Amino acid sequence: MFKFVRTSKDPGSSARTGVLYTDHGEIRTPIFMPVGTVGSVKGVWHRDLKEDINAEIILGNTYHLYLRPGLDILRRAGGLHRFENWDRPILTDSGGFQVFSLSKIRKITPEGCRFQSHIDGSRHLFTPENNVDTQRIIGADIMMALDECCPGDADRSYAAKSLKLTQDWLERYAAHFKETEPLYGHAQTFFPIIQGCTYPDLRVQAAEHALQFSEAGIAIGGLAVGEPTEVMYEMLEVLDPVIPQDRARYLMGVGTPANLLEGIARGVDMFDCVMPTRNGRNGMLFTWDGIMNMRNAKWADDFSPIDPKGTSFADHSYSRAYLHHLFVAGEMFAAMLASEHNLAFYLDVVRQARAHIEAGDFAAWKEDAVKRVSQRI
RNA sequence: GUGCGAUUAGUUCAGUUGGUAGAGCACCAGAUUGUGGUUCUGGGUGUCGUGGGUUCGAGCCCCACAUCGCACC
Repeated sequence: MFKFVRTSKDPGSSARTGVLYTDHGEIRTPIFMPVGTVGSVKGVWHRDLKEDINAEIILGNTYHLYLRPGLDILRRAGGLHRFENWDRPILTDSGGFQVFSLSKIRKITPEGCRFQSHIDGSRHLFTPENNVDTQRIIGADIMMALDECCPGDADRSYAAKSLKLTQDWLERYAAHFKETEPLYGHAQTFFPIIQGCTYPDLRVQAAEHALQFSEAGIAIGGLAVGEPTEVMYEMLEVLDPVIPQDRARYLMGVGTPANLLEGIARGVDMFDCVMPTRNGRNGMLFTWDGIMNMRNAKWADDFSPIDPKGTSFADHSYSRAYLHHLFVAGEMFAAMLASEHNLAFYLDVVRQARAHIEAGDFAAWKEDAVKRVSQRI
């Protein structure tokens, strides 16, 4: 069963709370979804994702999982949930973005996208139809439509042409979704993706088209891909009144803690981003007091806790000096601690946002929170 | 003891016919938005072993010394 219910709304902004129901449990929105591309949130135990970080849903990636371990293994494993031993919801990206960002050699045609594996150079074809089949085999609760991610600086003619392709693919994707069944006993839904680059009229047209295929949720793609942040916010403002209140809105691939708060203020319910984990692995920590680069020499003798305001085990168990040392020494434990902290912080951000929306003072709280989380310390 | 070679950035080294020095790594910063455990950008941090000499000018040529390495007595 799939359903999104809005449960409260902030009087001073478009922010709202809600619940997305899935066969693997409820997801309270706004939510941040940790990215687990190849069937693992890099460096983080599933136990910690649940008990320490409080992740309610994680991602997987169709492009990566299709290439490795491959569909045969995933099917024989009984789907991704059983394979990686995660019994909460999973969302899989279609791989359209990876074809755009990873594959040097690719060709996009009306049929689908041909690309060469970044692993071994082998040639593959993703079509809307086989992309549905692949995500059925992976078994994600929420599947993402196959789209073409348009660069942020694309001209209007390219953006319109690209959008048309995405829309054709969406229609084929939806048709094949209808013709196929889940393989593992739990329901699956899919989110269509709104493209249209930075052109408001294209975005609105894209939304109206995509909404025809939306069951419980809809995604906003093609943002945070090179355009100025303010333009991204403008696009969200354009889409907010177009999307009905009973659809979960997923802003793909975003972003910084400030991006989350500004997105929530503009009616976004779901986010995912590699930033807390990728940047965490490279020493960047996000906190309520601002952003820290743990590689900086100034932390070498700071023996205070990693984050006194943090909610994770790592925050209170180890010092900044120790974490700095681990980063300088290239220890993988550094990446583990930073990932745990950052994910717990991102989940704390959306949790506190939910509380302030329910309390009705989100808009005012957000202004201050954005300033705090954006500064560098 | 003798001969030969070496000595330049934190480190390993490059340095043209003599014109006050560069690279990799390390280090110090910055970037990173639907993840290739990355990648990219910027920064040179120096008594050229020491002391003399030649020269308008020496990392480079000459002398002495020091230290290290190799070979031979």
